Amino acid sequence: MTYEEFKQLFKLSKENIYKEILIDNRQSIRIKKENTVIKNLEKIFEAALKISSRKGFQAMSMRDLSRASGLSMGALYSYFSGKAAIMDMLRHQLENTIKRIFQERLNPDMDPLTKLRTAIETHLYLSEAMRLWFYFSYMESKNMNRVEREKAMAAELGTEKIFIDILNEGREKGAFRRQDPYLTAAAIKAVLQDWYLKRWKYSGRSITVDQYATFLTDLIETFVLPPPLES
Amino acid sequence: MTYEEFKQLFKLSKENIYKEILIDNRQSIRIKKENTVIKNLEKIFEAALKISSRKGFQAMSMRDLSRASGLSMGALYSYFSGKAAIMDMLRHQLENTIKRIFQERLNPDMDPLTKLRTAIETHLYLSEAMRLWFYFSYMESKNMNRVEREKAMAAELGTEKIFIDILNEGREKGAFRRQDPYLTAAAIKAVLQDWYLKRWKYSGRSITVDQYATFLTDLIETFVLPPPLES
DNA sequence: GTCTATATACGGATAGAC
DNA sequence: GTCTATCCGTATATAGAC
Repeated sequence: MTYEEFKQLFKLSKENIYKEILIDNRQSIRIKKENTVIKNLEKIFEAALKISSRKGFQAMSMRDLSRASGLSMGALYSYFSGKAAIMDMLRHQLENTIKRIFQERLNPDMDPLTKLRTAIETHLYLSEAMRLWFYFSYMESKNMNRVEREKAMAAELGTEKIFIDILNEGREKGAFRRQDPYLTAAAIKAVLQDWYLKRWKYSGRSITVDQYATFLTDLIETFVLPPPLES
Repeated sequence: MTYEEFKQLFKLSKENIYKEILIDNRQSIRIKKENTVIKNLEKIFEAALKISSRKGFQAMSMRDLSRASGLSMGALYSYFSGKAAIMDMLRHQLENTIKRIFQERLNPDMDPLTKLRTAIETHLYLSEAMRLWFYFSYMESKNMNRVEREKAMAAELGTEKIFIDILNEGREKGAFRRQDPYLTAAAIKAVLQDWYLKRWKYSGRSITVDQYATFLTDLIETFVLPPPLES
């Protein structure tokens, strides 16, 4: 599957994303009309992600956000209880989306190699489609409060576990050779994350997400597949 | 070489590091007595790194730093021109140390495989010895001013180029198989960085830096060495 | 060389008009 | 629903005593 096909298949439409945020936060949002909320949530979060990616969430003032989103200070505070809540909503929404997409894409009946390839592709393509969300969650997780920070670490371990399980299954079924599944999974995650963390580097070299997917799949398969038999 | 041997060999003594910082910033430090400066620079930077690693540099107030370093607000400002200067000094000092250590450790006459192993080891062990410096430079580089941010990106490309050159040399000499040296080098860097970025994860699993070095070397060698001949 | 006290600006958040 | 005006705490930075 290519990135274009992925985008077609999982229309991660802004409409859907912000509708989910509204549902999850109905009680703290003081505005009644659904259409208004969704339109403004989009403005607010797009602006917050853009500013945060440039100078960090802490350095973004509510006045910055007001200017960039086009809403006044007063209006902003009708949509969340405070600055910290924006961070929580971003992290939470991304986590839900990741869970949903992996469940839709990963079929337990796949053979281990297919499963491994699909998991790598899915993570990479999703992080491409929601790049600033991933970047934000990674860079800001250390600045979250205790509860949110622990959720962020749990999410990191959660997606890593997907890879650990696949690697273990592959070894049990004799499809993969012996290797440390924890370290291998950690390495897969590290390289997956590099794609959205150092976008400037890959853009500068005109590497496409499909090329990156092919490379990473190659790297990992060379490592986990049994060496060619010497006959 | 193990990490213990590395530490013995390159005594990255605090004394030396802060002496270098003093030399590089003689004009902006208003205190005359060298011993006083070195003692206090150590207090200041250790505290700044610790606080920043917990809640980020932006969120660290000068009052936080004053309390943690044991110096008053007034005294602090005798050692640098402003908060931003602390960031610049940290980034700059790390960059100099990296350059120096790589020059000492990498010998142009080594064969490509030895060179590759040595470069991986050197980067990993140095980042272990100066973990908070690496973590700081990585996480805060996006919040630097334009000039400093560009220096940070140049440094990233600089150490990556070490790996690209080794991979190219290995291919020219027939020691390595065909692969994209840019992507391979980027992957090496990503996994190297994961070690100091996600220390909580590796500590939780009791992985030592030597185990990590062995794993990464294995992963990359399996990928770049020619496959065993089918005879 | 180090301290306390303070100047000044900017931050998040809210009240109340429209 | 959205805006403007403002409260009030805390930020960086410095002046000047010791």
